[in-house]
Amino acid sequence: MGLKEELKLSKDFISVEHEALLNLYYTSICIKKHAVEFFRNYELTDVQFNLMMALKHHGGKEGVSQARLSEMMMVNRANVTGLIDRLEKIGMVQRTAAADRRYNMIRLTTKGKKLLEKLDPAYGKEVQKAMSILSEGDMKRLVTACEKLRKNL
Amino acid sequence: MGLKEELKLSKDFISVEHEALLNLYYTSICIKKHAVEFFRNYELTDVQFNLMMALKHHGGKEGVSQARLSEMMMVNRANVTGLIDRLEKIGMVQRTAAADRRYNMIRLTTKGKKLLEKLDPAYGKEVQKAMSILSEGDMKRLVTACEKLRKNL
DNA sequence: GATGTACAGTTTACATATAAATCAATATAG
DNA sequence: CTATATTGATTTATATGTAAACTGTACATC
Repeated sequence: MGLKEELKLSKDFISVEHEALLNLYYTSICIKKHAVEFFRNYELTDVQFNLMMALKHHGGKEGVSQARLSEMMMVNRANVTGLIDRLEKIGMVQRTAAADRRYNMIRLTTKGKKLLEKLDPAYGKEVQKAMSILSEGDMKRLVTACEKLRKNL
Repeated sequence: MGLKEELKLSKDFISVEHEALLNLYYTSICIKKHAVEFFRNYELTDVQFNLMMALKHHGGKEGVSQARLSEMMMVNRANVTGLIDRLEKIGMVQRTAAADRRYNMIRLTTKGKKLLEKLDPAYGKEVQKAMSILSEGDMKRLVTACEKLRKNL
């Protein structure tokens, strides 16, 4: 079903450009909703999971500073504070003071690592399920188009 | 630049599927940021503009109910309340009681219509500028891919 | 005509996003 | 070495998103 019907739009799109833009935008909203739903089963939000994954793939022993996390996740610095607060409260991550005392180094706790271990396979399977409707060529063209767009903004 | 570098990811993506998914997701974040920036010049948010556009293309004389607006914009009913509150406060839309008094009919004010008149050409041009990096074929394939994905979720 | 059900909208509580102001620690210029 | 600038983190104010509970209205059915 085209976006026009889904959004109950009565007028035609202004242009192919506009149609493509809105499709991209609303598709990512759908994906986000789906992700929120998926992670609810594990009592996490999608954003919290993303942050934990960033820690897993980056953290090493020392952890990652909040500023770097905010870069990695395209999230505002101010927002990382609250995000870490909530994750700390449920015992998934911990703050540690660094040598430079301006920094907080953030690390996964054992509990956080265990949850990721459990989540990883299910997450991978869910991504496969969602995307498998596209051929490998489709996906590669999609990636290329997205990269072009980001460069152009 | 690939997403891997942009997000400073040290590990490879798990799969093409995952790479495509993340590209879609982060590209839409970039687009949203760009839109927020664009509309700031007119002292509107992107969401407020979307709502006003929905009214323009749908409103007619009677206006549109909040429930229908929430469908059109893929926004929660609860959220439309505050959105309309803020737009009403700055004089862009007005609430009118409908025959069925459960409904609020929402309409653009003259001020709102005038702003849209002014905004429309600039908006169209901005969309062109953002998307013109893609060929028409690229865009059509992008739309098809997005439609497939939404159907599959 | 009374009553139960459905529906529109609001309110509340919370998570996430922004910008801007502030604080504390470090780096650098003079 | 001190004054200033920069940087990481937090706080505050505001906008947007969710779910869930609640209010009020309309309608269907008995």
